[in-house]
Amino acid sequence: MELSKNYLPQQTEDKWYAHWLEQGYFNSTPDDKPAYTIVIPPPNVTGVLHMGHALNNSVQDVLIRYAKLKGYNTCWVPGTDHASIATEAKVAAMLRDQGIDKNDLSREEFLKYAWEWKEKYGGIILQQLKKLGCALDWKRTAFTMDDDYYNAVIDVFIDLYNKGHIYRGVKMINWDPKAKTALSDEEVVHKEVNSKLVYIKYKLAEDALSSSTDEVRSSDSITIATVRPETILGDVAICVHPEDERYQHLVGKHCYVPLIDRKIPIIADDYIDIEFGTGCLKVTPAHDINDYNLGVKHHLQVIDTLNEDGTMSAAAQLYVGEDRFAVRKKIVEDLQSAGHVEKVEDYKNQVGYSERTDVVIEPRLSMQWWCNMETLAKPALDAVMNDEIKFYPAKFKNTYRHWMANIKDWCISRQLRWGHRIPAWYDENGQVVIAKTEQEAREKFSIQNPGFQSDATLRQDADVLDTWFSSWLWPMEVFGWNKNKENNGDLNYYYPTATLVTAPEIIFFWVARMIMAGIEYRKQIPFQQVYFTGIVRDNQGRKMSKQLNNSPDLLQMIDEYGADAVRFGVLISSPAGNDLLFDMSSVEQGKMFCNKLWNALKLLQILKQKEQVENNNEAEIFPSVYFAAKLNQVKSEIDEDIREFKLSEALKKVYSLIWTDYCSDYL
RNA sequence: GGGAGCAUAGCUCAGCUGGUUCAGAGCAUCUGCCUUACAAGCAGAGGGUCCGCGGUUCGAACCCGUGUGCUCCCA
Repeated sequence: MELSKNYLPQQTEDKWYAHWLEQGYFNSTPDDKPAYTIVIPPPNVTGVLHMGHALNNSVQDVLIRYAKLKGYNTCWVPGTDHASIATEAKVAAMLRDQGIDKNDLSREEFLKYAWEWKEKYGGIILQQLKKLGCALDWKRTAFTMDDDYYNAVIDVFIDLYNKGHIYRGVKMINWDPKAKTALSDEEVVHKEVNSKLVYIKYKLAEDALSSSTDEVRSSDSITIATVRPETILGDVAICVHPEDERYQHLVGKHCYVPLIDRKIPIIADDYIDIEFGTGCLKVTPAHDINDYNLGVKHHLQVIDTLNEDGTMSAAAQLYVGEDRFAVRKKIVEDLQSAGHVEKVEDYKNQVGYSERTDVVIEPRLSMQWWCNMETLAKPALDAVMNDEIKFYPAKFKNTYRHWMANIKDWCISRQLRWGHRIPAWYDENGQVVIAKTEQEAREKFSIQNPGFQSDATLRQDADVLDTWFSSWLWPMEVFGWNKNKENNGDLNYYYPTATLVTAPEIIFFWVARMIMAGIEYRKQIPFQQVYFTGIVRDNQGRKMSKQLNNSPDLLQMIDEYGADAVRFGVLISSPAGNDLLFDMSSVEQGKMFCNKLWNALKLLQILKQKEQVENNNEAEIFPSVYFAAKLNQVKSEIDEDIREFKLSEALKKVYSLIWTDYCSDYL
């Protein structure tokens, strides 16, 4: 066959991928060989392929193919995550475009749209992974809301509830006013922003005035500093440090909240930072976690001044129905004209944003479902600290230990519809039972409460579970764990999986929780090693993001340069555990490398056609002997590199072996 | 505020337990070549205060201290 002058990946890659699929090379069934298993970090069903996926999946593909080369029975399981909040937002946006308000739809109607959307657009990313050439066992494609998977999640909820790990309670949570749902601590992203620190004077009450000594009598007010002036409407106390001499005489006395003239006490607590602002803190238990804790300690009332959409509630008395940020401006003006503002300073502070909707999070008191993590965390912490599960790079052990040792209860309920609906049932009195079906719930109610009317109306909890409450089962449930726990051939063979390849950003969201779930439910770790890839940045070191528009179009790049070139480009600049600065010149280099291989093949074909010369004199034999030795040496070096996940090093060695040793010297 | 990490050629990075693979690779740059596999190529060249300062040592890019600059994570 006549070979083209240069390598044309477009003509090659699709052809061979189709061939591999047809031959079923990627499909795995248990056999006598040792297993090497990877479960894909399931991309969101809403996802489209970006650089992070390209890196992550190229790494997994290399590991899988290398293990296969080494004689393992390899299995790489694909799938997608239902990504409740991200998907719900997408579907709601689509409906908005059609002039439909999501809130006008019943739950069933909304879910119908959501499933339609999922069938139509969900999983595009899986097709894109094929373009990348990934050796995934497509027969095993899983989805976190498949029927079996759904059941597994619900069963786990019920089980943890029965074990006493899951409970319902009112606590301070992170509220996303756009998505109108609670978020876990991990879903909040802290950003530094420029704010205004407003110093507000609170008029002292009579009891405080009369206690003032001569030197402080000059002041008839007490000043606090805040970046959230709109929250003063929910103030229930002023707090000072017990050893702060400036305010000793005021402790136990009272003052008035400006504009609304609520009389509130002045209390003392050593939580206060004397150095900050004026040393006086306004206490708003409904809208700040620390204030809430103070409130609990000092038995203060809670005034919730916010509605779920971020507007002021009736309890605020003023500005009712107006947005919190509009009110923040307005209230400062009103305070100013009423003479309550002492000064305003520029101030940089950290503000929490929703990871998904990017709106400012409001701390809010609300009734949610919680999962106590302590007993689950203990063995999961040990497994990593004693290297039963190995982290690469090992520095992430520290991060992991810190989080696991200080773990807080996990808020698992979300005020969304797309997801696994919480199996809690309420009767007309608000009593609750946990049951998989309404039928079971009725039985439980009648056992619990002999007077229970069999025709009583039951209402299922409207909330769904946090997405990660389903993905923590991923390494087990993709092998059908829940349906068949004992004689599950696949599960016994493939689990624990070999390597997890993921981003350090989700070490708590996902990695830690999979370890907990694996140990709790399988009595086994879910994977033997975790390789954390770096973050993909552009050549200026900036994180790739939609906002910056610095993320190249991968599919276009694959079309233009070929998947191998793209993979080369991503892997060559990806040192173990460090961020990678992605630059098109590496893809360019990858393309040339493919071309080099192509031309070496062409040369070989030409040589083959020429007459064979007997390789018997030393001059002929020497190059072969030399190259064979070199080849063996590089092979063992590469073994070592891959064992340590130094993939860019390994690739560099292959590159110079082929280019310099093989093409330039040997051929 | 607490923690982790980084700083080596113009750029991206190797450099393990201090010493003959210690100053390296790729890219970029420069010079000369269309040489029948490849100009997406070939042959060659230049390029470094190993961040600053101090210490340990017979010997430091490497170990210790310190300063500076940068990044990430957590609150």
